Amino acid sequence: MKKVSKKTIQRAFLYIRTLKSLIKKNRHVISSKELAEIIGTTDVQIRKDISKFGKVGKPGIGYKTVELKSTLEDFILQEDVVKVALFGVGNLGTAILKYPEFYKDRIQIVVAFEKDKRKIGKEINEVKVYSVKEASKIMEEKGIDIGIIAVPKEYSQEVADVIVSADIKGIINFAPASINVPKEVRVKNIDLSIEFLSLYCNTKM
Amino acid sequence: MKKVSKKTIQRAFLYIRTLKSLIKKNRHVISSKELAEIIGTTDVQIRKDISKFGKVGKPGIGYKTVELKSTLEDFILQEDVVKVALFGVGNLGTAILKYPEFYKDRIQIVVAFEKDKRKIGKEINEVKVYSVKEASKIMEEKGIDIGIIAVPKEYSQEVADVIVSADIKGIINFAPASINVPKEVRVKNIDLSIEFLSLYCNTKM
DNA sequence: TAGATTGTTAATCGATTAACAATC
DNA sequence: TAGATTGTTAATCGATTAACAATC
Repeated sequence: MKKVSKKTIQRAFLYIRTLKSLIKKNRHVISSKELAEIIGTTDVQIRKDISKFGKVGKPGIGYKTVELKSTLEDFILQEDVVKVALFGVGNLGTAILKYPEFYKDRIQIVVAFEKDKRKIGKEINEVKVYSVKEASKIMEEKGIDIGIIAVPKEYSQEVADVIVSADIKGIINFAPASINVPKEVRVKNIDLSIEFLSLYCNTKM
Repeated sequence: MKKVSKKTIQRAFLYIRTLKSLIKKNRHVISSKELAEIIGTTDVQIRKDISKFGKVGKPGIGYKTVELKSTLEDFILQEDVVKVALFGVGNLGTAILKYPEFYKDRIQIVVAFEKDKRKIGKEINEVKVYSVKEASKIMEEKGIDIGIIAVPKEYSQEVADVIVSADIKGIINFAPASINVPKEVRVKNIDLSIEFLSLYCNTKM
């Protein structure tokens, strides 16, 4: 199997999403050129990316939307479900719990953890909220893959330590602060200030 | 002036954030090596990045934290404030309005827009909520730089069109759907499904 | 067949890493 | 001075783009 770069993988999800919406609109076939226009990239990049997953196109015709979608999905997800634990059930945490696309994409928020006793024991969108004190135990039991940090930044390192101790694969950090974790644990920082400023700077140049 | 790559700019924000926290802890000097360890990168990359902004380090000693921070900030932000308009005041929108770091980072959420009449006219964290019908006019008046889409995905394209019509520099899209905008307008898609899956896939490989 | 479009090889571009002289 | 660390040039690596034969 050819090795597939991180960037190609990221784009593959975008292709899948776009294909889903095309399928909904009853498009059966699409060329790399048209797909590129929709997504805002080039046809060559799309063909190059797709070629990593196999030869699924027909020269002169294009790609069957349904077939291409399953090829990409199969390669990337196989039959796995990504199990997620959420830390912090404030506005942001609640927004994440209600995010509508997870189920379809085989992402499952399995549990949520909170410090605030008034929230513990509740259920939001069918996800139960536990005390953060029970986190290590419950995460291990449920076989969590990824932890999300959606707590105030003062607690982000504390929570990161709990997550790491539970033999997790990755962390998505929404707190506007750097966290320290062993380098085997992959971290994705979604720091809104950084996202805004870098978008802004790029538009200025 | 040497041209500074997008990646360097993104990392510069991380450096700034880390320096801020070092300054708070009364660290006056830091070497590229130690900074690299904290952030999880290499000393060479940090030196290379910093060198784009000027010669601010002392061989054998390192960088003065305060000086380095201002050098980076000055280069990137100058005296500008980034003016933002928020579309959608649900859980996610509210979380964004309450995001604690914006003010410090010279990001200002100037207005919010909503469809739901019960929310229009309210004020959240000192930001006033207007009807989305008034968006074009108000955005132009206030000189908005960036629009944030935090509405359900069914409305994301609609809102994107409104934002584009107001001569904006960039869009940050939280809706789990692709939007179509002219290519002069930069878009940052923060699609949680994609973030999760790509993190997950990367941890598997 | 002629036109369209794929998949791949080669060329280019950009970013990271290695090596090292300069200097505190 | 000796050890540490910067800033830069050269080498490597990886990703994008160009070119084009194969094929529907």
